[in-house]
Amino acid sequence: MNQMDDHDPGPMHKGIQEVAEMLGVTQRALRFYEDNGLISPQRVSGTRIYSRRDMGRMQLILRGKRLGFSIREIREFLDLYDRDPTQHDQISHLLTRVREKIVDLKAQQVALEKTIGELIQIEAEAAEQLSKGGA
Amino acid sequence: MNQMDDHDPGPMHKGIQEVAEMLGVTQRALRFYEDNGLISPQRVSGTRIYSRRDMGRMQLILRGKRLGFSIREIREFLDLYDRDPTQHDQISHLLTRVREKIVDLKAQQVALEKTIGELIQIEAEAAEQLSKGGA
DNA sequence: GCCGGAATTGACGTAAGCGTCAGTTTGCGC
DNA sequence: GCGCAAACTGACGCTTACGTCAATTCCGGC
Repeated sequence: MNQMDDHDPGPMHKGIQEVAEMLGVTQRALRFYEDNGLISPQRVSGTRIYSRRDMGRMQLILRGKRLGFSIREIREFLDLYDRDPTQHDQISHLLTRVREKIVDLKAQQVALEKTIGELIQIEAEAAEQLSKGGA
Repeated sequence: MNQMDDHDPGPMHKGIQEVAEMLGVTQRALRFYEDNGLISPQRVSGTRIYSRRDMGRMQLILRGKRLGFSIREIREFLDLYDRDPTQHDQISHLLTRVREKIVDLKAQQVALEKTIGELIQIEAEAAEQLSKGGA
C-alpha cells in the first residue's frame, strides 16, 4: 500500500504543451483555467504536470463551454463535484442549472426566431424597392 | 426662399433629457451615438438640440440594435443613407447586409438547437441518476 | 448678483476569456 | 559550463455599449 492518497490510475503525466495540443486549446487557456480555480495540476519545480484527473476535469470544462456555461458556472459544478463524493447534491444541482440553462436558451431561441422574421420581412421590402425602382 | 438648406418639416426641437425619455434610452447613450457619428444634433451654445431628422435617425438606430446590428453596422447604413439620395445603392447594400445577418442568425439557430438538444439529454441522464440512486 | 438644476466634456470602469508581450528561470544536451 | 528551447509570472490589450463619476459651465428665476 503506497501513499497515493488520490485516485490515479497509473501515470499519464503530460506537460502543458502536449496537453494543449491534445485538447485543442492554448497554454494560456490552461493557465487561465488554473488561475480561476478550475484545475490545479501538480508542480515539479514550477512546471505544471497534468494528471489523468486533470484531463478529465478539462474535458468537463470544455464540454461546459460548448454548452454555453460560463467559467464561473463550470467552476461551481466542479467544486460541488469535488465536495460531494456521493454525487447526489452534485447531480441535483447540475440538474437545476441545466434546466435553467434550457429555459434561458429557449428564450433566446424565441427571440432569435422573432428577429429572423423581422429581417426576412425587411429583406422582402428592400427587394421590392429595388425591383420597382430599378434604374 | 429661406436658407433652410436641410429638410426640416417644422420645428420640433427637443433637449437631450426629453429625447432620452421619449426613446427610452439614457442621455449617455445619445451622446455615445453622437461620439460614434450616428447622429449630430445642432448645438445652441453647447447644448444639443434634436431635430425631427435626428429623431428619425434614432428610430433607425434603435431598430438596428433590436435586430442585432452593431453600432458600426448601423453607422454604415446611415452613412450610405446620407450619401445616396436615390437610395438605390443604399437599399442594395442594406439587402446584402440583411441577408448576411439572416444567414448568421440561422447558423446561430442551428447551434442553439444542437446545444439545447444536448442539454435535454444531460437533463434526462441526471434525472435518471437521481431517481435510481435515491437515498 | 446669486443659486440651483441641467447640460457639457473627459476619462476611467465593467464583463468574459483569453491574446500577447516582456522579462526571468529551469532543464536538457553535449 | 553554455546555449537554447520551453515554462513561468505578471500585466496590459482587446471588444462592445454604454455606466458612472468628476469637474465645469450655462441658463433662468428672483
